[in-house]
Amino acid sequence: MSSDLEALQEALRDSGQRLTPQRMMVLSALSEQESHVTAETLLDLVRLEYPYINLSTIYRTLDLLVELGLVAETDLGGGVRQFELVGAHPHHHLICQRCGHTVEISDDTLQPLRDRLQSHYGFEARMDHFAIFGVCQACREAE
Amino acid sequence: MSSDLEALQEALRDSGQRLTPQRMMVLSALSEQESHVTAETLLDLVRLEYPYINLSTIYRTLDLLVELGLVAETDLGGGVRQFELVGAHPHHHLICQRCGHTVEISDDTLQPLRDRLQSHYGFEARMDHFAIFGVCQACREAE
DNA sequence: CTTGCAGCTGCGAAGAGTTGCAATAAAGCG
DNA sequence: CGCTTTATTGCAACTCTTCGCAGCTGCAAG
Repeated sequence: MSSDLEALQEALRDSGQRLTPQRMMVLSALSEQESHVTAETLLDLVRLEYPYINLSTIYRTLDLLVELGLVAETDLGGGVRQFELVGAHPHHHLICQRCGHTVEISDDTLQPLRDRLQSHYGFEARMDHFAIFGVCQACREAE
Repeated sequence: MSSDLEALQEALRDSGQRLTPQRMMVLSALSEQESHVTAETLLDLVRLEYPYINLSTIYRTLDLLVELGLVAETDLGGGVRQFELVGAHPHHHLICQRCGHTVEISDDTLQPLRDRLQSHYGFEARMDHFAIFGVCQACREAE
């Protein structure tokens, strides 16, 4: 886990960005999370260690990490963005608009679409963490 | 065009919603737009006719129309949501994160993915108006 | 045509995220 | 090490969107 963290820090430096204590703390907090976190949650986590950190720093750090492809950002509905390290386990979510139930699907599911966008449009799609809304089987049957 | 508008109004009533003057004005303004609009733009358009309308009414009407599947909502980047009647011409966007250029792609492109989600997960995906971020060919070649 | 009331609307205020700016500090260099 | 440059931080103000509430109104039933 700590080697993960070091790899992340190195990725930051390699891209010509500064490795500040604030960024280290954000990265560290992110790497300790099992699942998605909001910016607000990260703020609380980092403040345990360093109470002076500002929310806008969290957001700017997250934006940077998203831009570097280290972090995926998704709106899973409800108007609050969720952040997550891209890391070892790329996946996406199906979200039922009726019951709110979410299902995780593997990244492979999107590969054909990626291929098609690449071959038809020369577009390299970066779909790190998609939220696909719709209606699940159970809700359709319950009509 | 006006028959379009009437169909929309009927769709609203059929779903058990009230047809208020505010909603009629929002629908009418939407149906006159060629392309995406923001909530703020709609506010301005409707205010030409009825200066007292409130922005939150616009948002609530849009939410309702999205829920009924009459309007597609998309964040094309830049933090401002765009709204558009789903109507006759379903499409999606590829957005380059480097140059900001956007390309419209046809809805058919997503059909294989829809089919797959349906057969594998029993999930009926509602992808009305997707924004897919990535890097376009020109920007990749310019490296 | 009137009435009742669920469901709208407008308003003000709160939440979520962004931006501009002056002060600070990371990293490279002598 | 200390200096310099330039990216980053913290702050406060701002934008976009949502929410709670009190009063109003579409519409279906009498």
